Amino acid sequence: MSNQRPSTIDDVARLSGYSVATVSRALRGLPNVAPATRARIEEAADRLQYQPDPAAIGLATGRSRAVVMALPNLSSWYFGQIMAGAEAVLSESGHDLLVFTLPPTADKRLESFRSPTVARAAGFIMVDLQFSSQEAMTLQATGLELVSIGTSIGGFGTVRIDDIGVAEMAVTHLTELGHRRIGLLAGQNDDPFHFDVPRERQLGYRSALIQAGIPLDQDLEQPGNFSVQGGADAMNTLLDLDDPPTAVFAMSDEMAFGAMQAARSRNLVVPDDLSLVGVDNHDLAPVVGLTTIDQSADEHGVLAAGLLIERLAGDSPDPVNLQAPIRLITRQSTAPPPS
Amino acid sequence: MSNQRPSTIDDVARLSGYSVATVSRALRGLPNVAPATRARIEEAADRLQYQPDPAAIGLATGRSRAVVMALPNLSSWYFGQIMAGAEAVLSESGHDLLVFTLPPTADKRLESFRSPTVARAAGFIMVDLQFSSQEAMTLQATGLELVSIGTSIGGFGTVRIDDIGVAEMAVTHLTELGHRRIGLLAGQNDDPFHFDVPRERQLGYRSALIQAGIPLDQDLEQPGNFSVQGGADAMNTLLDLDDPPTAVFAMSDEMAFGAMQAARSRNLVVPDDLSLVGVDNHDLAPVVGLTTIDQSADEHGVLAAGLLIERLAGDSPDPVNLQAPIRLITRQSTAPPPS
DNA sequence: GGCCGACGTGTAAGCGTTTACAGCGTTCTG
DNA sequence: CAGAACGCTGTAAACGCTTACACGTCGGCC
Repeated sequence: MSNQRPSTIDDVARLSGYSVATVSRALRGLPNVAPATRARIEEAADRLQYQPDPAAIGLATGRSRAVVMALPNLSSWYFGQIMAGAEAVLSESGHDLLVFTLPPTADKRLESFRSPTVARAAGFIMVDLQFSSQEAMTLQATGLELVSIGTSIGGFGTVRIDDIGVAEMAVTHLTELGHRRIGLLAGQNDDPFHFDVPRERQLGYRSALIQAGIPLDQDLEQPGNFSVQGGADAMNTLLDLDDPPTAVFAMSDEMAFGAMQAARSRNLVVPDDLSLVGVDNHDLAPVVGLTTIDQSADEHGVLAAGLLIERLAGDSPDPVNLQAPIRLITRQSTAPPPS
Repeated sequence: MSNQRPSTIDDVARLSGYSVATVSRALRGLPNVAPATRARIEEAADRLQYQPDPAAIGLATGRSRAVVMALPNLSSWYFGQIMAGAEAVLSESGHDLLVFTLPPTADKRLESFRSPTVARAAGFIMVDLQFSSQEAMTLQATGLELVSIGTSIGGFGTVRIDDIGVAEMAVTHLTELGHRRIGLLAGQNDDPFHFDVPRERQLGYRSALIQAGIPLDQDLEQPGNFSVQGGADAMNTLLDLDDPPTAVFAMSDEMAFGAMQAARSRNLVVPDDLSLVGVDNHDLAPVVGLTTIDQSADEHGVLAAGLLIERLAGDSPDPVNLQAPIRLITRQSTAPPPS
């Protein structure tokens, strides 16, 4: 019951009768260690419950075992799913998950990229973020293993979905139901991150309309900022139109929820008066009966973390681009337009 | 444009003309450094853009600058709010936020507490978790600064709400509306974490009923596991009763959402046929018009992180217990019982 | 005027790893 | 059979900080 000083590599060396160098090599699975030696050392190590000190390793190698995850925020549903997925994989392989929200201004971002904690981490996962080439260069210069979720960046491993396809799938679902006047709840107009997901979904929305022979209308595209409140506001703008839409595609479920609220406050019934499609398959989508495109968000985290670990292990040479699956889930929020 | 080796304390010492010891003292704001000296050193430091290496500090001091946050999961709304609040405060003071989900079995938990990353962190915030005294001792032995959110543990700083009061407030709201048959959506029956929040809310629920002169009924208390699905299941059980409740208090908004869904699937109208109160003031509570008790979750994270930082700075001697405010927000999900 | 304490500073020994290099038997090779 | 090559192991120098200790220098005090 003594105050157990944690044992060091020296203790293991002493107990096993080898030098610290050999112990280090043996325990890390490096070649050029006699099998018998390795066995004896391993036995000594776990007899002493030896656990290498991350700080010491960090000092000696210049890299920590932490994986840094940069997100726009920590509180939205989608990001929670991603963190959860990534954490599960990373903890499995003995990595720590360091989360932080990215400052909105470019110089503050650069500053944080240069901070030793980030620069000397093992890997870096960024979510739904995009930035100047200078920022990308800074990050590359750190020698970090880089993975991006939701958006493609040169030199990064990438996990994303077919964002154009998502929008097409959603809007086509609406046109097939007979809708001809279809609104769009989009991102923000002045996005500091130059996030390209909204752009691509907008593209998909337009392309689906064109394919259905429906004319575009600028007024039908409203920024909703990917938030509940933003969705409600945008929906209200749409409903105030002279010729309001009979259906709306929201780029995220949270915006769709806001839209639902806006519709209800005007005594409109979903889907009788208004059809609604979102994206995400949020936990609460089934609760309110929202038709949506599932993109299994937690899987994004799992894939990104897996990619990172593979590359850290030295497998998979070049940056890989993974595309996660999507699928339409129809619920009660979509129906043919009112006649 | 050279490959900038990051500058070390040695560089600063050389440029300023002092020894590394003095530089170290000056930069950390320790006493016994002449003001002029400090100024010169600081100038040299930021001319070189010096940033101390966390690994080296960790090795030398035996403590990292990371704050570890242990949560039951990363994906539920409440935990997202807490992380967000804590991260904002911690990043401000230069601490890293390391998140991980706690393994459900006691020995795995003990193991992770002993891991050097945790044991040598600066602080530890645990959320909605509770455990054996052995686990608590292990944690104390690490010398970490400890803060618990949502539940009280000896030796920990604590941030929580009056959980009994929350339930009383909610249930009293219902009794005042005239309800006499009030159900409870509770936690799980076999909770591996021995979480005491559900116990206290149960206490408050019962006490409010007793105060209103309403007899208790075991059948009206159903476990809902704090999840949407669990809430739906529990609600269905309640509705299958011979004498179903006219109102339900859910210990979390997410369970209340599930209950709403269950009610709707039976063509019951909220609040005409059934009143519902939750806890959290979830982002989507306004969307579905849920009456709830706001506990400003993100504030919990802010307070906990603040507490931790204060104690790390050496202020506030003893473990502090903070109580966050709560308030009833009435929306459209509550009304007098059907006549 | 000598002594003491406070103040400012430097020297050097850790902290616990990794890794370049060297050394030593064995086994190949020609 | 000499010498090269290889396999295994050890020595010791980093890595970039903190901190105990020692060493002036100065002012104040009796």
